[in-house]
Formats: sequence, C-alpha cells, structure tokens
Amino acid sequence: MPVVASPGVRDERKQRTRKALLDAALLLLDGERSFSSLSLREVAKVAGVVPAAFYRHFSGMDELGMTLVDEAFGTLHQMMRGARSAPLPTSNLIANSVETFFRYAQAHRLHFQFIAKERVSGSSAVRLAIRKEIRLWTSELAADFAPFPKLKTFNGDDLRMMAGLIVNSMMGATELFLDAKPNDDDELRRIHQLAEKQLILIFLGAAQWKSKPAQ
Amino acid sequence: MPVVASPGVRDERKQRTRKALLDAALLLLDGERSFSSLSLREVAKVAGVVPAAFYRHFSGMDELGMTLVDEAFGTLHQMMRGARSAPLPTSNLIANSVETFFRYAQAHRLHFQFIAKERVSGSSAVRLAIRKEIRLWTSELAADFAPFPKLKTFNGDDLRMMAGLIVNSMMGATELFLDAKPNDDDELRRIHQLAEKQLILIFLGAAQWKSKPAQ
DNA sequence: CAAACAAGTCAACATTTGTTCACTATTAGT
DNA sequence: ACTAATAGTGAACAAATGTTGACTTGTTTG
Repeated sequence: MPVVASPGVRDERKQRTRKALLDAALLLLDGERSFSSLSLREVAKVAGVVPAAFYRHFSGMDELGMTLVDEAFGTLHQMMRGARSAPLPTSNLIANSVETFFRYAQAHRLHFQFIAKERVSGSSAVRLAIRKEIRLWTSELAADFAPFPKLKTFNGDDLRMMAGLIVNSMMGATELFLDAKPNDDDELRRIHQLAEKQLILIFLGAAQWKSKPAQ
Repeated sequence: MPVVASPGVRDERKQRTRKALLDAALLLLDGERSFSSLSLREVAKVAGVVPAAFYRHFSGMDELGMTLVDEAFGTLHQMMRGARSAPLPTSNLIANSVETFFRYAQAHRLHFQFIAKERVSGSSAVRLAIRKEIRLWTSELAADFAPFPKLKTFNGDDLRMMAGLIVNSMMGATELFLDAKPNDDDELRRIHQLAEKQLILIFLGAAQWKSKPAQ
C-alpha cells in the first residue's frame, strides 16, 4: 500500500475525462446531428481535451459508439429491474407502465435519443448491437407477460410477436416524445395518451388471440 | 420552332445527370452509411461528374435530400393508389396487403431505406418533411378504414391512433426486411409472417374497441 | 449563321479531418 | 527518494471537404 498518496487519483481523473468524452458525444448528438457525422476532433473539443488525448480512452469513434450502446442499455435495464421490483397493481397496469416509461425517457433523454437514432442509421456494428439488445429486451418483456391469465393462449413465438408490437409502439411514441419541446406539456400529454391507447388496443386484441397449437 | 435540332436534347442530358446524382446518393446510402455522413464530392464522384457540376442541380446536400424525400414518397403514394384501385377481397385482406407492401418494399428498396433511416436521423428539415408525409399517410390509412363495419365504434382520433399502430408495425417489419439479406428466403418469410400476425392482433383488438363518445 | 446560353470541366482556396510523434508533468510502485 | 508509468499537450502531416471562378464545348434561338 502506498503511504503518501491515495491510490486512484489518476484513475479518477481518467474516468472523469472518459465520461467527458462520452457526454460530449451525447450532447453533440442532441439536436439534428447523427453519430456518424460527428468528428473525433469535435467530440474532443467539447470534452475540453486535445484531439490526441482521445486515443488514451478509445481507439476511435466506433469504440466510443459501442461504449455508448452499453451505457444506454444499462439505464434501460435498470428501468426494467425497477419496474419488476415494484408492486404491480393489475388494475391500471398499463397507465402506470406508460407513466414510468416516459419518466425514464425524460430523465435519460440523451440515451434514448442515441438509441432511437443509431438503431437505424448507425454503423453496422453499433446498429447490430442495438438491435440485439432490443431483441433481448423484447424477449424479457414476453417472459414477463407469460404468467398473465389472459395470455394463456399464446405460445412463445406469438408472445414475442406481441411484445415486439408493444416495443414498436413505445419506440414510436419515444420518437415523438424526443422531437417535442420538453416544456410543451399539451403535446407531451397527447403522446402519453396515444401510447396508452395503443397499448390498450394491443391487449384487447391479445385477449382474443388464439395461437395455432401446431406451428 | 427550331429547324435543325430537336428541342430538349440539353434538358434530357440535364435530367439524366440530375438523376445520376440522386441515384448515387441512394446507392451510397445503402450499406451502413447515413445521409448526413455523405459528402458532396463523394456523391458527385459516384454520379460520374465533377464536384462543381453538382451545383448546377442542387444548392447543396440539403436540397438533394429534400428531393429524395419527394421522390421516395412519390413511390409510396403510387403504391397506395394501386392498392385502392385494386379489388379488395375482404376475406384475406390482411395477407394480401402485407404481400403487396413487401413486394413494393423490395422493388423500391433504396427509397424505403432512405425513409427508414432519415426519418429519425436526418437533418431537421429532412426529418420533419418525412414525419409530415408519414402523418399524412397515416391519416389516409385511417380514412380508408372508416367505412369498415367492424370499426364503426371508432372516432377520428382513435382511428388515427390505430392507423399509427399499423404504420409503426409495418415500419418495424420494413427495418427488419431491409437488414435481411435479399436472398435469405427463410428470414424474409419469417418477417412476412410476423407482420401479418401483428396486423391480425391489431384488428382483433379493434373489433373490441369502444371509443369514448365525449372526448 | 452568329450570338446567347448553360452543363460540365479544371484548378485553386481555405478548412477540417484522422493520426502520429516527441514532449511535459504528475502519480504509482518500490 | 528515485524510477517507471501515463494522462494530457502541442505541433505537424497528408488527405478530404465545401465552394468559387474562369474556362470549354455543345445546344438553342433569333
């Protein structure tokens, strides 16, 4: 053990500028830029660091992008875990779920924006990583639905199909949400209600669904 | 009238290189590039033209992007018109609609890819133009649904809500479709069936829907 | 036929980009 | 206390970018 200095002063500094780089990228991504149009120098400048210092943390923008994917889905899984541990009032379950979802989306706006954009337009590696995470997330959601009494008629494939529909709907609502001005409460409430109604419609359909026994 | 030369030789040439520029952008957009990462010089090079010539057709990449939006939605409206003029066998209407949709998506792959990507990641102008077109398209779809007997319980807002759900679902399927290798028939069939089932689920829910009379 | 026109070429420019290298200063390990 | 390790700096480079201007070559048009 060192006697004179606390161990990790340097590490702490390193993690700080590393986070500054990640945050700078997210910040630049806000507005109308896309990740693939960001330049390494730009990110370094916003992070308050010289371009060469970038390489002390990432081999290039691709690696930074992959790190952002991990970071963003970290917050998303955190949300799911929180939702699962909370009490589930089956009465207005949908309204509560939509509520918590949008609260999270607002709190982690930049992460959600990154996912929404790069899911479709990013480099192949980033895009595939995001798709994979979303597929995993969809499967988890399907697993959460399995014990519901009204969904006993679903086989595994069809449960994922339904979960995918829900994810698509929430993604669409998220995109509207991200484009709305954060203080435009009327618009936000409209989007909120839209998402809620779409979920209700999906569950209405699910209650009527009959999976083919032999697929 | 001129006697020696046919009028419009020059115009025809101009339109040809203009189209070459538009096609070059779409071609470069294939694979893992996004529009905002394309450079004017790159597009000009693929079009087989010197960078300066670009300005004879567009004031910059933004204008080219807006033109691509018009072009892409032109083919989409063409599809809708074709679908409306065709006979509507109510029996397996969903299967037929999904079928024609994917046929179109395959035939106009690059246009669909452009819309899917730039809808979320493009410059503000391009993105808003695409959203506007999609909203319009959703309203048209809602209007098409209005006369259905089973949907009499829907008010206008809820019809658009349902149409939006369908559009979201088809968009999601389109993105999967665009990422699949064009010759991977198994995967394409899977996506096809997924989209079909999601639509069925939506219509099952719609049959149970009751719009609140006073909104 | 000759003058006006316009699509495309060529060359040049000032910026910005990614990447490398030698360096400085501070911390870590012994 | 002394040496090694390392996060960050500064300068330099080759390449690529958007944009401009003067030009060439062919088409219109009167």
